[in-house]
Amino acid sequence: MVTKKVSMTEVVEMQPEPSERARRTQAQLLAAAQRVFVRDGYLNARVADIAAEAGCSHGSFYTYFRSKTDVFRVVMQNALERVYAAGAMPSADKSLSQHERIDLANRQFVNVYRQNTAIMALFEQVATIDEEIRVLRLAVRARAVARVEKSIRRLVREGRASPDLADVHSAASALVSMVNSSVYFWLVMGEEHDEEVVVQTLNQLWTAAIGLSDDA
Amino acid sequence: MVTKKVSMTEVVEMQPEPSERARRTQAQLLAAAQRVFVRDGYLNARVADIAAEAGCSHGSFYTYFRSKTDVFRVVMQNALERVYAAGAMPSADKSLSQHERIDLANRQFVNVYRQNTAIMALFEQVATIDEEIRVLRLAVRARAVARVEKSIRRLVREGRASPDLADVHSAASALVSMVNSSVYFWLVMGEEHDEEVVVQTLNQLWTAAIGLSDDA
Amino acid sequence: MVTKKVSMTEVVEMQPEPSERARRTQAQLLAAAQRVFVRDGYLNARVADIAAEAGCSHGSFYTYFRSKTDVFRVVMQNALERVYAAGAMPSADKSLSQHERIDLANRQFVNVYRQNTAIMALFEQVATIDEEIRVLRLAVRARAVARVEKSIRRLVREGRASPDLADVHSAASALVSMVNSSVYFWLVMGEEHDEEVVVQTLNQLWTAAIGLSDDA
Amino acid sequence: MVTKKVSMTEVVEMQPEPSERARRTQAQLLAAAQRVFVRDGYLNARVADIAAEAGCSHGSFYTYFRSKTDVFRVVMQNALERVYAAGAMPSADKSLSQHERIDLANRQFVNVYRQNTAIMALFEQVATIDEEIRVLRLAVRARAVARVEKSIRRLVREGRASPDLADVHSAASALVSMVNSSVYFWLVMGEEHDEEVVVQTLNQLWTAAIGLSDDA
DNA sequence: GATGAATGAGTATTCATTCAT
DNA sequence: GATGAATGAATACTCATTCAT
Repeated sequence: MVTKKVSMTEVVEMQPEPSERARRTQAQLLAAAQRVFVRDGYLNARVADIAAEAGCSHGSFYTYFRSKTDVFRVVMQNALERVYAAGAMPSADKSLSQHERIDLANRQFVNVYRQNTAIMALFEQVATIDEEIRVLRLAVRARAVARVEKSIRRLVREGRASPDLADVHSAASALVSMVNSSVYFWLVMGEEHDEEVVVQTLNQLWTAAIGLSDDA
Repeated sequence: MVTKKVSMTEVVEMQPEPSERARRTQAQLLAAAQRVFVRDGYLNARVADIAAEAGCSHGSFYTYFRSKTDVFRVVMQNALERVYAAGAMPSADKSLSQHERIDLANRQFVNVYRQNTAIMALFEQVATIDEEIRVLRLAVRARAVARVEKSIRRLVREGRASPDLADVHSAASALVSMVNSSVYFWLVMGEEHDEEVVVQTLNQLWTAAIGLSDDA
Repeated sequence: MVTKKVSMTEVVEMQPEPSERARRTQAQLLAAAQRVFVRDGYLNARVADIAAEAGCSHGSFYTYFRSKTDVFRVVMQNALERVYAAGAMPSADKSLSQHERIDLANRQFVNVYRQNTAIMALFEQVATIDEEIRVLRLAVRARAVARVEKSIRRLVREGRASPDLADVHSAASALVSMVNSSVYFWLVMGEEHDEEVVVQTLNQLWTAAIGLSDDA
Repeated sequence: MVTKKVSMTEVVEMQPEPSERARRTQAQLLAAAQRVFVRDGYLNARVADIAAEAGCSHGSFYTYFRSKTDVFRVVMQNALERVYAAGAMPSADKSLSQHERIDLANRQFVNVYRQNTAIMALFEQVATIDEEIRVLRLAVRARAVARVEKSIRRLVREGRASPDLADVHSAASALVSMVNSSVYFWLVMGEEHDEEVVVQTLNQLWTAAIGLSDDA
């Protein structure tokens, strides 16, 4: 019987620690799921294919995941974590000018997006289909907007960005839309663009839009 | 595929009735399809429901449309035409300043989008699913970008916008992304925003981004 | 579109009259279902088998029935109607004595039951499994009890049955239980009995139980 | 199959622990099975649930039982033994009249049935599904019939019951059907009845049916 | 043209049972 | 003995599309 008492050592027992073998199977399933989703798209992916790709039985899938939708969410969350870990703080380098920071941020975003284009395509697609992923999509975006908003507020405070911005939150939201959607149409939807031009355009519009002073 | 061209002579022929009847059935089917797509979404919409909604037999559907995807394309094209007719040239009024024109354009875009939110949601969703709709999506976007690009070039030529814009096409593309994606996240994805704030923010960022001179 | 107006001629249009072909297919499906249920039992019967037995496609089944449970209910109701039509009023013949009537009723019940043993077995089985069939089972029983109750009351009124019966309804209920259950254990459960002995025992116990006077 | 016999020597052996532990596990499994069967019904009960309820691993179940059907049989036999132990001989009291004995027997049957309604419902249900349980059902019934038959024969011999009963075995069978089925429809199938009325009706019909003399 | 009946491919999910550790 | 991971058979149901009247 599952121990209900919770002590420091027993907390983990609520879900008895998965065996090594279990961990491996689940990992294989997860990796397989990502491959199949990327390969076939969310709608065409079949649970049977995922199991086959993972080299385990059809039934084993359900030992670890409730449904196709369920794995997708896990795959997506894992992927987003990787993307976010990769796209971590560029501003760490104190020697950079604000222009350089914006440039770096945009370049990194483009890089990470390109390395995860298939996943991001999936993300945008399923956000239009699955309620839970829609919520996740909004949360991811909200995080980005908050970061940008904070950054703009700091610049305004320091007198390096336009004090006329009527609504900083809204502005941050629009700028995030601009960057994200531009890259989406380019990498996912297949609009033709040159990477360098895209980055520099985004840099320039962003900078001008918030009225960033030149000497920063 | 639906025959679009109806020759003058056919109309005048001795048996115009079947043609008339056919036209009506097709129109009913089309209207029904739009309602069903809006109501149930693209994936959940069933051909049987469309036929039922149109008040005709299940089989008749295939007299006029090759497939579910096929009707969707026609529905979408019709809808986009209506949207574009509604969002037609705001710049006709010569008395408006450029700032006013941008404001008007943004307001009209928001209005039209809001009146057609369900359709636009469908459009964005299916563009991630169906190849042909993806192409249509890109074409619609290209038209908008071209219009904006032309407008910016004119302003630059007239010395009223920043001559430093490195790549006007790319800038136009990014600005269209900004406006479209902002409204999408607000109206379709359900992000909370105030309409007036959205419009004014878009106005402000757009204006600043292209360096529009104040005295316009 | 289905005409909503209800006139004498149109009443039937609410569910547009099934075509001859449809009627035939449905009848085949129904007959096939009964055969499969009888052959394989309720739990083992598969929709695929029913369709195959009916000589139509798997999908056609669902044109006419919502589910396996659904057909079962229709099969059962049809069967019960046949059983009840067969077991119709024995008392029509005025020349019979009450003892003869009871004997006739029991003989007819046994006959009908034997001719429909498989169906009755199904009925009792599924009544323990499916809520709706349980309700049907109770309704069928209630009808029988009511008939018996009425008969006993008449006999009591006529002074030909014991006036001491404390609760006629309850007595009728118990007698119906006795007859039904006896035949069930014999024909369905496979208890060994001789038909003539069964009938005469039931006659005798029934008669004695209600204190039916001899000279009737 | 479960080993029922445990030799004395095994108990005294040097390793009595595993045997003790095994006994406990099996007992837990058995108790758990009964709870799960009662809670979920035979068809919905899952081996996994039984193991979980018993607080042991899914696999351990198969150390003690061959299959789900197998546990059910053991559970059922245990339950019936308890029911029969509870419903043991009422006639022990020599001071009771025969009418009182019948009344007592019926009351006790009703009491035991009510205290084990869920089990009895299961018994009747599975007797229609599982061959072995059907045989057990018939055996249980045969025992009851034999007891009644013996009792009636004694009464007839003593001149206290009708000597006209054509076939005492058959009569006993029908009376057992009456009592059992009446209580089944009341307690299991949910037919509305008052307990006192049920018992008295059964008493009265039973007594009258066998022509039990009043002065007994 | 209209009808609507027939078709059948396509797939997620459950759960009893086995078996390696 | 105990564990719990792996297995895979088994099956209902949907719906786009076709086609005989």
